[in-house]
Amino acid sequence: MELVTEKSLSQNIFSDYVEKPSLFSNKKSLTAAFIPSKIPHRDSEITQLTAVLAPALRGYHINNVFIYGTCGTGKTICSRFVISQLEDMARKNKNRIKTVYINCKMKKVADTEYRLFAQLLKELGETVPDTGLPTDVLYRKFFEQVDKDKQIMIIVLDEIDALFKKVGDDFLYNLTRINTELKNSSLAIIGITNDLSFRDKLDIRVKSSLSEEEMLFKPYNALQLKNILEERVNNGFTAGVVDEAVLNKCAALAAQEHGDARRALDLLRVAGEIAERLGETSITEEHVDIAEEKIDMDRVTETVKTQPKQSQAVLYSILKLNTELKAKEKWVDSRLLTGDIYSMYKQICVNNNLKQLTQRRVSDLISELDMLSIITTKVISKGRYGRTRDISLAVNEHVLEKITKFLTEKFG
DNA sequence: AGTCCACAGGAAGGGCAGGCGA
DNA sequence: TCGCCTGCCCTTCCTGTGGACT
Repeated sequence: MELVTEKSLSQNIFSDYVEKPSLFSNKKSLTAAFIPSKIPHRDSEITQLTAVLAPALRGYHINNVFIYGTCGTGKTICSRFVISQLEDMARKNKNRIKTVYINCKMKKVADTEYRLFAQLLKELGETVPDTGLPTDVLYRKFFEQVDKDKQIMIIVLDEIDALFKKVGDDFLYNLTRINTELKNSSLAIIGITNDLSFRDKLDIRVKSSLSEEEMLFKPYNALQLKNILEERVNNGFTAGVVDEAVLNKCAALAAQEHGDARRALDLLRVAGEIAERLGETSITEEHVDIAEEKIDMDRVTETVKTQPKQSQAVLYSILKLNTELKAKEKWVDSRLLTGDIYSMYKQICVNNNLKQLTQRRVSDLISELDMLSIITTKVISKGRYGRTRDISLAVNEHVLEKITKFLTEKFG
């Protein structure tokens, strides 16, 4: 204790951190949000998108674009890159082009039809209340704002499937229809989705107008991922911190995850953070291993902690039933089924003085947990004994331990 | 071949909180 | 203040269904 006091008198407690050279030179460039000056292995996609958007610089109407591809294949970054280049050129040439980027998955921002239009209006400089106005009023205001001046408006709707799942495709129909009514301006939509089957789920009219141009982003292979990482390493880390073996490992791990570049970057960045915290001067493959586990752990525990109480209670029922089944001899044959989970859930509600929701609602909560990748469910038929969902946990032992501890403290 | 179970999951609508305009 | 609108969470009612059993 005395030692600390002595040290703090002579030296600031943060001085070690400040004085020690950092492994990072520009940590920002190791995040998915960073737009690099060069995007490897996406030349043809960038060329294609540029060709679609270029007529805007001559004041011509441009086609709607529909971009799809799995997670981390560069859809967002390429779109943002091309858009930013277009903005630059428009500024130089004094073209009237307005671009808006919106992520439809952002909670409380654009996850409903109302919020999407409220956000669009905000981007156009008009603020509307978070709730209270009829949707058609928002449509009208949006229409007026777009058509106020002669301009070309490009709206990038990222993760468009998330909004579609919640509210259907009416908003897309309305957005694409607005274009035919505009007198001065022209509106183009770039829809981006990770869901490869999304296009087929759309109404035929929406499908044909949204996918005037279509682009598919293929997953990166390990070699391409390595190139991408190399590009970022030069920017983000101080020289000599990352060796080739580490890059190979991050690339290989991410390649297993459907060629997800975001995953590769996360692994590298978190490995760097771990190494720095441990006071090491370079990143090793072991740091990458720890990073892999940490990323999964953080994602799941954070998700669980931020779930509403009812959803947590349902998850706790699943965990508890899972432990009980495991404790029994023949747990291998046993399954976690909706009915059993609902019985357990009711018991937990009684014990915790929690309002009991109906089975219908609990069924939806189970689906939501599935969507969050905390559990996986499969609809099975047991013939004479009905149809139900076979539920299993989708997290590893370490994560399971952590969330069980958290939920037991809350409900146990 | 027909029955029937135990749900899945769609549709409609209730109740609530919050905001707007008259 | 009131009527009307929204999103959100939830219930109620309903139809659909795969396959073991009869």
